[in-house]
Amino acid sequence: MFKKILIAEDFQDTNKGIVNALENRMEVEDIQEELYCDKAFNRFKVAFLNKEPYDLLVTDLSFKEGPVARRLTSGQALIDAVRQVDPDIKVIVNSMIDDPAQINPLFTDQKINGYVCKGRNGLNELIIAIQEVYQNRTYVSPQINLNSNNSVFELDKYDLLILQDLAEGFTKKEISEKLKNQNISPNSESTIDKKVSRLFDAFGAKNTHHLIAKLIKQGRI
Amino acid sequence: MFKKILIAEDFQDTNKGIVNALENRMEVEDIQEELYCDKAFNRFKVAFLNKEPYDLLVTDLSFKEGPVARRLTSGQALIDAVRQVDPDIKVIVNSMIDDPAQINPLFTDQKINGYVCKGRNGLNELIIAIQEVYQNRTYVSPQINLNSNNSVFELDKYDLLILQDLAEGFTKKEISEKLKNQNISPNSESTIDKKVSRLFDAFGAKNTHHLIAKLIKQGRI
DNA sequence: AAACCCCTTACGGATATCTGTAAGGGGTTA
DNA sequence: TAACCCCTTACAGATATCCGTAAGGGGTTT
Repeated sequence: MFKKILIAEDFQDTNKGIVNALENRMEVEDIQEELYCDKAFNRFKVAFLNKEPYDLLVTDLSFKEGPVARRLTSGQALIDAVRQVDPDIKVIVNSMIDDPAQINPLFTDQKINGYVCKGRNGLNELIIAIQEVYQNRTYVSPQINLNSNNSVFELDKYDLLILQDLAEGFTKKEISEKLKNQNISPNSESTIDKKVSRLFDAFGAKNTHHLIAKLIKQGRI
Repeated sequence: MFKKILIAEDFQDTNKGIVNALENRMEVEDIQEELYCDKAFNRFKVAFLNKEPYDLLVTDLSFKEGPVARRLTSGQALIDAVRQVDPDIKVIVNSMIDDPAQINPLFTDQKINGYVCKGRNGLNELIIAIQEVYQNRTYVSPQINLNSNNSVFELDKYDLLILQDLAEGFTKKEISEKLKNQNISPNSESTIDKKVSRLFDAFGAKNTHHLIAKLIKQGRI
C-alpha cells in the first residue's frame, strides 16, 4: 500500500473526515493534510527534495480564498505544480463536481489517476479509489458517466471560461483581453462572438441574458 | 451540554468529520448522523414521540438528489418540518454558503440558532457554535457580515416581472410592449432602463448578464 | 402659490451585442 | 497538388445596452 499520502482539502470538517477514515481503515504510515494549495505544494516539494516523496496526492478542486493572496488557488493548479516536480506521483481528485465535461480534462490533460465525487458514499469510494490506483488502475465514481455524449450539449473548458466571465459581467472585449493576457487561444472578440452564437443555437437562447439564465438554472455554470 | 444531537449532512467525508470531532471534543451522550433529510426527519420524529427528543439539529442546506425521490430535499425544508413537530429544538446550519442575503432569512424566518460557514476553521467554529447555542445565545461565523449593506434589497413584483422577462431573453423594448399590452404601468422603455440601472447599484452588478446571474444564483428569480 | 421631491418619459450619444460576409491558415482527403 | 472542411479572425451594419440630461406630472411641504 502507499506509504505517504498528502491530502489537500480546505473544509476542515471534510478534511478531518478523510484523514480519520484513511487512518482507521487503511494501512498507511504517513498521512498529512493541508488546507491550502500552496502549503500542500510546499510540503510535497520539501518531502521530494529530502528524498522522502509522497506516493499519492488526494486533492479537492475548488478552494476558498484565504486572507492572504496565494499563488496556487485551485486543485488544477496544484496538480500542475506537483507534476512539474514529480511526474510520477499518483493523483486522486475528490470534489463535488459531477459534470463529465469538467472531469474529463482532468484525465486527458492532467493525467490524474482517480476521480471521486463527494456524496453519500464518497468516503467508501475514496478508499476503493486509493486501492485501485495503488494497483495502477484508474478509478472514477460510478455515478459519473464520462462517455455520456448522450445528446446533451457538452460545454468544454473554453466555453465555461467564457460563460463564467460573462456571468460575472465582463464584456466580450474584456474577455478577449483577459485571454490574450493569459496566452489562451483563440482569443479574438470575433471568435468569442461566434462561440456564444453557437451556444445560442445549442441551447435555444435568444441572447446572452437568456443563455446565462438557462445555464445557471441548469447548474452548468 | 446537549445530550442528543442529530447531524444531517449528505457528504460522507464531511459527515464523518463532524461526528468524529463532536465525539472526541465534546461531552455528548448521543450523536446520530443521517445522509438524507427524510431519514433525519424520521429519526427525529420517532425520538420525539418516544419522549427522547433530540436537543439540537445540525444540518447542511443543500443535499444531492438520491436515487429515489424524497419529500424533503433541502435543509430549509428539514428545518420547517422539524419545527412543526418540536418548535423548541435548537438548530445550527452548517453550509458552504456565505451570502448574507441567503443566510439572513434563516434567522428571521426559520429562527435558527446558529450559522457556521464551512471552511478552513469550520469544525472549530461548529464546536463553539454548539457551546454558544447551548447557552441560549446565537452564533454566526465571523466571516459572515449579516448587517452589511446588502440588507436584503427587496425586489417588488414589478422588479420581478422585468427581471424574469430579461432572464427569458426579452429585450427591454419587448418588455415595454408586453407591459403596454397588459395595461401595466409604468411601461416605457426608459423607465425600465432606469429600474434596471437602480438594480445594478443595489446588487453591485456591472451589466444585465451580471445582474441576472447574481439573482438566479441567489435564488431570487 | 411656490418650492420641492419623486416618478415617468423622451431623447441622444457612447458602447456593446448580434449577425453576416469574407479572407487566410491548418489539416484531411482525393 | 488541388479541393475541401473547419477554425480563427477582421470588419461592418443593424440592434440593443447603458447612462446622462431634461421636461412634465402628481404629491407634499413651507
